[in-house]
Amino acid sequence: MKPTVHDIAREAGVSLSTVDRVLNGRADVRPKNAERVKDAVKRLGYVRDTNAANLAKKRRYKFVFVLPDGPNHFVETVVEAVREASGAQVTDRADVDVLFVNTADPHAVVKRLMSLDLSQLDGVAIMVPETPQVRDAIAHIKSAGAYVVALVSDLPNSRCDHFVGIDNFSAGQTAGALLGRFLRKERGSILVATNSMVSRDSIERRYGLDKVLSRDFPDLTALPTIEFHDDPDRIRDTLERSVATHPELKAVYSMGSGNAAMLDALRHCARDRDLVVIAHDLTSVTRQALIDGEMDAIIVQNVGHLARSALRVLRAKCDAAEIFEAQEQIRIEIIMRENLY
Amino acid sequence: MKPTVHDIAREAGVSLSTVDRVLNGRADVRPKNAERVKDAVKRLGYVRDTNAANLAKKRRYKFVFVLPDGPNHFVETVVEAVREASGAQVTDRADVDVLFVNTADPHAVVKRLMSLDLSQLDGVAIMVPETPQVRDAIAHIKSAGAYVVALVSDLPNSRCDHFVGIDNFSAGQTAGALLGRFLRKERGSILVATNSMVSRDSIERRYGLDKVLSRDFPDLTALPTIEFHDDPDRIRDTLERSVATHPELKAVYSMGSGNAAMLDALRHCARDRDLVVIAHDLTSVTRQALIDGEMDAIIVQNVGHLARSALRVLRAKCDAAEIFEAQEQIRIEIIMRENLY
DNA sequence: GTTGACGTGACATACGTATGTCAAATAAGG
DNA sequence: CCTTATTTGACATACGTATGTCACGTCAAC
Repeated sequence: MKPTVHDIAREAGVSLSTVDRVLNGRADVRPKNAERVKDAVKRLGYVRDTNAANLAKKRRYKFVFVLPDGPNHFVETVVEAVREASGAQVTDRADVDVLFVNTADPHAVVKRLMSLDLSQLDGVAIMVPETPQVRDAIAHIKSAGAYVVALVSDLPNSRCDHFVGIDNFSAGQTAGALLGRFLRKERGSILVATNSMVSRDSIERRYGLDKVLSRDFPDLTALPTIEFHDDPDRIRDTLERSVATHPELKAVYSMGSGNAAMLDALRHCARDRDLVVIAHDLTSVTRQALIDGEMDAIIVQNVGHLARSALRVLRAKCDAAEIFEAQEQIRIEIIMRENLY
Repeated sequence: MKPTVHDIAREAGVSLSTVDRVLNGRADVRPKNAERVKDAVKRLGYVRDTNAANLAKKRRYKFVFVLPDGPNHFVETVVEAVREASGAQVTDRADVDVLFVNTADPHAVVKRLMSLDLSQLDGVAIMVPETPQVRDAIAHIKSAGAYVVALVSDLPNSRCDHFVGIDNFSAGQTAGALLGRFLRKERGSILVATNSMVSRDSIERRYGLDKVLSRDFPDLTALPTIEFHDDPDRIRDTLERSVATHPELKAVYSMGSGNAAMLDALRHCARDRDLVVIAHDLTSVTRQALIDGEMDAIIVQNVGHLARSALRVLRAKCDAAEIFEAQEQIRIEIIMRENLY
């Protein structure tokens, strides 16, 4: 039988009320009695039954996800995963809202964050680029007692309670290792593309890539990063030029979004080149590209895991419970056609 | 506010007792009233608060894991994962035991299974090869009302409630695809090894391998499977002979356990051959081999996920709750040195 | 009209925890 | 030692559900 507060009271020789005062950090307890209670807790190995406590408190958790708006396949999969996780028993007693912000406009992001009703908010999962204003807004949210986790992109200067996502430096290294092994014994160059190198994710991935290539695969050269800036024409033009001017091109590594347009461009200008293509994130586009053999591998952070992990972490924080690190570790997955899910 | 049984009673115009009788499938309810209650449940969207119910019932779950004994690095990681998951909040209100059986002795396995105290057992996770006797033992356990999940190896003829593990055919395909891509444009053969082809896992993996190689990589030939049977000398001898007689050998694919001895053998007889080496399962041995560059990639089913999933599924079964499929899907992961965790 | 059997409702108690009220015990200050 | 402030304990109620008891209907069969 697991010990209850009653057992603690008996063991410590105090009343239930006192035990409650100690356990919930209320005032008016003599140090000596507090010690006795804490001792009893340790001796009996008492752990609070969170479910019973929540029942008594009529506790409900209010969580908000703040995600980028605009057309982005990856974000769409995240949204879907959040919705799915919110519906499942993962979120017993939790209400989950999803808000969208225009991440290109830091002012709008902050406005959104500052407009949250802090009086009944328990936690926020944020997926936006870090700016000084965002950092301040997070401090504001935290000062109101809500917990904040960074989602997908870390916010290292914002004193978040947790980061839910992958290490993008390792992800870049993984991409490099895959490219190196797929191009075993070959010599040539790799086209590296992303939407924008402003995002820290792309920067970190690029670092990882370069590190692995220079250390383990000196015969492969990564070309300077091409930035698309969400412009299909630009994608097409740049890609075409690169392919034409680099006859030694052996592979393409797409570090960010814009895969649909990039694949489209590749179909036009590199049909006959037998390039190895590696990208990030499992979306309808990349999934189809894998199936069709237009991509060789993609590097994935499981969005279902992301969503569930963010919710679990927020709950654990609210309950002042331990985080089960092994479960919350988001893994860098490598997906090919054969292990597609 | 979420509706409670009280709301249902009011809405249906019956008493609490009647609602309880309907909800818990007890007798003595007129069909008309039962209908009214069910209608009310639907109209108000009532869902039972499992936590409150468990509290009232003083419900505790008793689960048992039945795992292979003997020295096996992979099983050791599974055991550790089960222990870790049992300690964490994953298993609120659950007692988890781990039993070991000698899987080589079907009789002993069955004896173990039949000796379980069925009167207070809610579920079993089983990782043993399927035999007719095992099938009968499982039927016996199920007839006592406990739930059974197959772990790692499916038991397709045993009418288990769930299978927690990867599709080994796809895993074999994944191995094939990796080998094919790592040996792009090369021609040669692949040494395939396992401890024993008796286990269905190895058979399925081999099928998957062959399928992918013949379809996508016709320049690569997989040699007949070598079986080690836990004999280090045999490993060394067989491997040495194969390496010597196959100058065109380009890769080694280890489908099962025995990686330590195999690596040892490779170190002696294939130091200079620059072979691509792929194996299964993340253990201390394969981890170190990745780090040292002795293996190129390993195919992994995350054991933490396995353990937690088995426990969640068993609980869901006990509570007659829905299983959140997306969460319980064990993924085939590809791990290289760069995305090692 | 009586006897059952069956269906039903009112009520009570319990699970482990939280929280409130209020009187009593204790300690500190003079 | 008395007064006052602080600390404590006894008790009650609640959360949503499960489960038990018991009496009151209703209806059919005798």
